Formats: sequence, structure tokens, C-alpha cells
Amino acid sequence: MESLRKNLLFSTLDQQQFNTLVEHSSRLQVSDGEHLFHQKEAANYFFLLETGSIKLYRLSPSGEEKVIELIHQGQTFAEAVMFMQGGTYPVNAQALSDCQLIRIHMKTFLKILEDSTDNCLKILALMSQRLHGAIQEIDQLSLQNAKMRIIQFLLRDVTADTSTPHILKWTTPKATLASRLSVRPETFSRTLQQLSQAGLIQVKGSTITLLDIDALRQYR
Amino acid sequence: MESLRKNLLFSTLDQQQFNTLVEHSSRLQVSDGEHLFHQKEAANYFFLLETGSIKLYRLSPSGEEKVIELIHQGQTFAEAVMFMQGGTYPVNAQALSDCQLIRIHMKTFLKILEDSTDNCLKILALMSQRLHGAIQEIDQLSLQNAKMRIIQFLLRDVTADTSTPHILKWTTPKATLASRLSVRPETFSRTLQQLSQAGLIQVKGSTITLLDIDALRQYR
DNA sequence: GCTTGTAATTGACCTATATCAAATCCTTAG
DNA sequence: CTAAGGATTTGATATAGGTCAATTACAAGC
Repeated sequence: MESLRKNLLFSTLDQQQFNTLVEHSSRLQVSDGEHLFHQKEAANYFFLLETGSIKLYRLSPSGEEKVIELIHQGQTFAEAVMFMQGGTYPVNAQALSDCQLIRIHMKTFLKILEDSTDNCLKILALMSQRLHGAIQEIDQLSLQNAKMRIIQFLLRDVTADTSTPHILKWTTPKATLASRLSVRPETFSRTLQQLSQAGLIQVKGSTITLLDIDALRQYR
Repeated sequence: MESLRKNLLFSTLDQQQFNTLVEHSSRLQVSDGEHLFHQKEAANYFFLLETGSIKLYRLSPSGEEKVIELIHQGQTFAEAVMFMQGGTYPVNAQALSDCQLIRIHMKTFLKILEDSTDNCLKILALMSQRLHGAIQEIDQLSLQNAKMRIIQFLLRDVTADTSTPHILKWTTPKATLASRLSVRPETFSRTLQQLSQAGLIQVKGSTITLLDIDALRQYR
């Protein structure tokens, strides 16, 4: 349970608290395509993803899927459910590859929180970060158009260094990324095409090279 | 500071904590149209709205306004900022009418939280509720079309009772509501028109009568 | 009551993005 | 290597909802 200790969320736990937590946590695997949990299912655990990637999605009344978030290794997810009244998962979680994860017993963790405000505050920070992310998302959906959302996504983890071309490679199917960005795969493809033609990026399968970061920023 | 005591957020404070809080809180008014705070402004206070209504909005790069949330009396807002790294408001807050509110000193409240996990957990519950709301919002924006969002909005506080026509009246300018719902005022107007023609609702100025709630539900 | 300014509606038109279908490309199993 | 099946791209077309402009309704002050 090394990876637990390393996670920021648990960093303020004292040794005893940590041991209790470990006792009530277990490692589990899900294979590519399998579901970890479904929307509206009673929630007793939240998770830390050790390896692999997971998509959290919802279904519209008409049955189409919208990816709410992509989880990558090292991230925890579904902790917010701990504090919600219903106590059911608000999304579906499906593995995008073989995954290894640790599931953490909510009740146990809650008990620990009750003992120490330090931990409480830590998790509060996390939650407000999530909330802020969500607000960000809302205004991207409502104020930005598809092209801008896509560019934003491309620029996501570009740091200050704007001169060197930046290479990014993705492992997630394009259709999934498209859903995350709330566009159709066709539109996603066409937009990359466009940017490519404009000389801003270069697409090679699932490897994208950002050629002109400043120009992309301009756009966004 | 009666209204503070009544608010769920502060319900678990003991007398001493409450007094401390009151000492560091003050009542203030903003008149119709005035701003309470702006986006990116350093945040030292969060608020409880006693009377009136407030809109929280953001501006797109191109300067257009998107209403993120409408605050009504009795609600607290901007508490999440307390736990955020930057410590600046992520939205603008503007009064939609003359407002009376209480501003609460974040640092003080944080100190109190540090003393008692009860309060921490309470606010965690609130935050996860907010987060859940935001997720709800995201999937409404991306999975639902304008008409459905509008209907959803009309049905918002319709309870179980589906037989009696439900009357709702709004005090917020239509353009503001439209922005909240991420549609243009024109579209908002036209959609209401449509629903009206279909015999599902009846529009009289800012008073709407829901004539056929079941049919509306059907739609959504 | 008027008059003036703002808000809401209506109409005509346009565009971004969805949809549907077909053509490629890519990966994997054999 | 080859075949099969899914993923991705490309093309053609449709449409929800945006934009712009004109019109009407409504409220506030005189």
C-alpha cells in the first residue's frame, strides 16, 4: 500500500490512522472494458488508481454516453460520494485498460476524518479543487466552442516553455476523448485536421506535435 | 445575526464559536446592479444572502457573460474559495436587486473548523452537494438540448403533486435566466412560445403556469 | 395621461456542429 | 502474410440554435 502513503490525501494521517485505513482497504484489478461500478449503485468505497486508466461517464436519457472525467494513475476518485446524502455513485466507472487499484472503505475513512481536522481540511481542499474544476468545465462548455475546447485540451499540460515543439501522445481512444470534450468523433477528427493544415500541429496516429504553441494559445 | 444561526452551515457551532464568528462578521447591503466582488479579486469573505438575489457569472474571453448560479435568500456562497489555493473569487457577483447580506471572515471560520471535525464534516457535505450539482450541470449542458434544459428548469421545484397546475413566477430578468440556462434570450422566448402553443404551459409576463406537468416530464 | 428607455418578442437568415453513409486505416488472430 | 473487425477519417447533408435587425410590450418618471 505504498501508493496510499504517497497520495496527498492521506499524507496527514498518523501511523495508527494509516494502519487502520490499510486494514480496511484492499487491492483489486479490473480488466480492460470491465466496469468498476455503475451509476446509482450504493457506494461503500472510493478508489485510488495505481495503474491503467478509467473513464467516468454518464448516460443521457436517450442512452448516449458522456465522459465526465478520465482518471489516470495516482489519482483518487469518488471520494466526494462519501459526503453525499444518497450515498450512490453519480457516474459509471469503466476501465480503459487493465487496471490495478486500491479501494478504500468510506466509513473507515470517515471515522478517521472525525478524529482530526487536519485530514478534514485536506480533503476540503481537494473537494474545492474539484468544484473549481467543474465550474471551469461548465464555462468551457457554455462559453467556448468545439475548436477552442479541443485546443485547450491540447495545451493542457504545456508548461511555460513555449518555444520548443511539444509532443503528446495519447493512449485513450479518440472517440473517448471526443466525448470528454463533448464533441462528436467526426468533429474531433476534422478539427485536428484543420489545425494540422494551418500548420499549428502535426498529427501522426495518436501522437500529436504542437508546432506553434503561441498561435494555439492565441486562439484559445 | 439571527439568520446565521438558522443556516445549516453554522448549526453545529457551539456558543463560543458562534460568538467568535459573529464578531468577525458584518452585515452589508448592495444595491441593485452593484457588484459585491469580481472574479480574480482576493477573497477574504464569504457570504450569506439575507434578502434579495444575486447572480454569479463569468465572462468569456470575448466578453460575454454566462450566469453560473443564481443565489436566493438564505443561501451561502463563495465558501469553497476558502479552501482553494489561489484564494481569489472564481466568479463575479452582482446584485439583481437591493440585497442585504452578511459577510463572514474566512480566516476566522477556518480557525473554527480547525477546532471541530463536526463543522468540517458539515461543510464537506455542503461542498460535495455543490460538486454534485456541478456535475449535474455539466451533463445537462452536454447531453441535453436547449428545450430540455428549459423544461427541466420549469419543473425544478415541482414536487410530487402532478395533477394540479403549478404556477411559478419569476423575478429575475428573462435574459439572466436564459444565460443561466445557456441559451440566448431569443431562444428562451421562442421555446416558451412553443411549449405554450403545445398547450403545456401558459405564459403571462413573468408568470408561468404549468398546465401539463406529466407531458413536460415526458419530454425531459 | 404621455414619453422615453429598457426588456422581450418576432422574423429572416446563417453557421457550427451533428448526422448518416461510405471509404480508409490499423490491429490482432490465425 | 492475410483476413476480419473495429477505429478513424472523409464527404454530403440536415438542423438546432445563434445572430442581427426590426417591432412590440412594459415600466418609470413627468
